[in-house]
Amino acid sequence: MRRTPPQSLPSPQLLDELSGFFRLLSEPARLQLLCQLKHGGAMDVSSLIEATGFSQSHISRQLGRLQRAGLVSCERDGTRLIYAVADPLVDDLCNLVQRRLKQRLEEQLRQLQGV
Amino acid sequence: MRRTPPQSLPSPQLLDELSGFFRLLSEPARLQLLCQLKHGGAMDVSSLIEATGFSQSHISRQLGRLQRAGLVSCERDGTRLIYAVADPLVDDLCNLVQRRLKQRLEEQLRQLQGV
DNA sequence: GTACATAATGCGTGTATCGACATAAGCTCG
DNA sequence: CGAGCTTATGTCGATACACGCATTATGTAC
Repeated sequence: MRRTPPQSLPSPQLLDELSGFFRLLSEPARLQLLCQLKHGGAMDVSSLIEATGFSQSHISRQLGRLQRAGLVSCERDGTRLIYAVADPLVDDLCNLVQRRLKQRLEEQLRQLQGV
Repeated sequence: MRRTPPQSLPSPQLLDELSGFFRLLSEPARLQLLCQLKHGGAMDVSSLIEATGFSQSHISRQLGRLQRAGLVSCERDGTRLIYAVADPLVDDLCNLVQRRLKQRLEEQLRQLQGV
């Protein structure tokens, strides 16, 4: 029963792809957009502008990156574009990390309180 | 059976913490260090220098960040410090993302081949 | 204590990217 | 087709950070 089974090292390309994906989530603005979309189900850009306070150009660029990565999708409704979360993976990742952050804080709290 | 259950929006602080965590993984160098440590079990800094080709100062700084985040731990062996992965979460996250990357590529391949 | 090894930090340069403003491009509907 | 809306893109200043070199700090062993 080994804790770290033998594993080949990832290639530079894979490292780049993995880190590139994580980089998408490394920006509060993008994460906020994703959370807004998850919360609102599907929203048009003007709603996202209002909800986040960012400029239209900024939101458009970030949505473009998220869309190229397949994390959001959009469809047209008359004159506006409606964006929506296209992959549940982001939510899963955030939940995992959030749980870990919580555990860490609880542990620190326990240390401060002494047992 | 709702696909997106109602969920309150994360606070700015939580967004910062989440994105900060993902930012740790958004750099190929740090990801490479983590993979090396997972692969080698526990390594001292000079081994990491040799394995990655990065400068000592760079590796030291990145290990410091990873350690502050609790992702690696180190213990002293005589005159050198031995670092090791301290949290399996990174591996889980990478596996999830990697599987998704693979699925996406397979899908693109299917599109190109028609059916 | 001192010499020596190793790790951490100060500093500089280069690059990426955030975020806004202004402008162009694309769509829709009369 | 053209007016008018919405979205995408060119550009720019500001900021963050990667990465290396040189130096300092820290711990070990004699």
